[in-house]
Amino acid sequence: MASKRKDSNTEEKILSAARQVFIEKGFAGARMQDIADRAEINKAMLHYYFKNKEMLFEVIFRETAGKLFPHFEKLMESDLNFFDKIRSIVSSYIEMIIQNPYLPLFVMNEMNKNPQIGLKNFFEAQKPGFVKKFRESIEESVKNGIIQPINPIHLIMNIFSMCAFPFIAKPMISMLTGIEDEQFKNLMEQRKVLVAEFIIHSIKK
Amino acid sequence: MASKRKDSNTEEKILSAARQVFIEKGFAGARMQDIADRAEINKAMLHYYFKNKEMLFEVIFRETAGKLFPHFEKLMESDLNFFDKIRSIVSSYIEMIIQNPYLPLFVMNEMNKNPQIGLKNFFEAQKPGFVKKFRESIEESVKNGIIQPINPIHLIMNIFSMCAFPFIAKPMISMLTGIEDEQFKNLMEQRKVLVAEFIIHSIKK
DNA sequence: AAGTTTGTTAACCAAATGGTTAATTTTAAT
DNA sequence: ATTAAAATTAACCATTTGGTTAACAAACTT
Repeated sequence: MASKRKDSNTEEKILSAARQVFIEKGFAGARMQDIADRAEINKAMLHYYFKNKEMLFEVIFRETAGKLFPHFEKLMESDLNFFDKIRSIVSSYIEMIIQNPYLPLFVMNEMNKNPQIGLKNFFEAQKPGFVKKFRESIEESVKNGIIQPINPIHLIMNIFSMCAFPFIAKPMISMLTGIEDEQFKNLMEQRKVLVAEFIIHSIKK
Repeated sequence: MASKRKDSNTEEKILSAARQVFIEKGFAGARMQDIADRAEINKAMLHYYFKNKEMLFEVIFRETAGKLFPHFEKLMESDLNFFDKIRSIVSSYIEMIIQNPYLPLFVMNEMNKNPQIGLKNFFEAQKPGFVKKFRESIEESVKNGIIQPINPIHLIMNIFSMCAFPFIAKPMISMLTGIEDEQFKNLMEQRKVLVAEFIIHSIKK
């Protein structure tokens, strides 16, 4: 019989429960008792493993925000042509959000409510250099005459907007169009190629 | 000297304070005492004018969500050509969000946390018919060979994504690029025409 | 002017909430 | 087997929070 410690693995259970509750309710709406209940442990254990609500939240936020820009830096450095880079980014980014549908809203919302959390838990640790690389790649493609002149910031905004926003707006979309979960997932699956081609068609010379 | 009642206009002060607090903190993070303090009135007055936190919130939510799709229905019925309709929608929509930068995140977030609030306070009252009109207009333009074939839902998603998402992601953008308030506002001003042309260029035959 | 309604306040209340304590059990070390 | 360290629990605590009450003040009605 496995030891109680390793068997129960309390810390994992807490993190799993905290992930659920924080992402579902947000920091302000999350209740420590709720987390304890879902982890099936005593509330005091939360404070035993993590000092307080803030600390527990920061672990979850950091882990979640860390998924936000996965391997883009490497991808931008790859020898794919510019259009294939866009195809690859769009497709993998939408797939990532399909796997974590609440991620964009959670991160954006908490960063708006408390911008410090971003600086503390995101900037220092894995300050993503992909924006610079992305920028350079766009500027180069403009110079080489592959794409129309465009401010890289706007192009980057456009790409991530079309990938992430539909997930943030899902309840609104569902309300306005009657689209339900299954159909929504199909649409998002379509967007993996659709958005990329939409962008490429718009900037191609 | 004006009467105390009309002079003080407590209800307006409450609504103004509630607007601030709810939009800043969200429903879960908002505190009734905070609203009372900002309105410079006794907390009991909140319950005198509005039954409870939920009721007060619903007034604010309804009023806020009401700004979300302003005059699009009329605009879609106008005799502008399809491309000018898109230019007009994008421009006026971004301008609306510049005037109410927290509106998209507030509405989307609260609808995610509690989808019922949308049905109760949005759907019934001003169920926007503009989606249907928009759809028809797109389908017509496709048939007339003005634009490339495209699923209207995706095009609508693309348009609103590029308009609204940058405001939702502002803290993230600011963190990744160092862009501050003034420069951000300039970028959004540019997007009024930029996004429209980006879309048109992408769907034009 | 008297009485009724409306508006406002201070004090209060019960429940919820984040957090702590002290005792107990389990596990690991000797 | 003994002991020290780590994990867990029940009970408790102080503060916050949404909400109420009862008394009072101002404003209309007649």
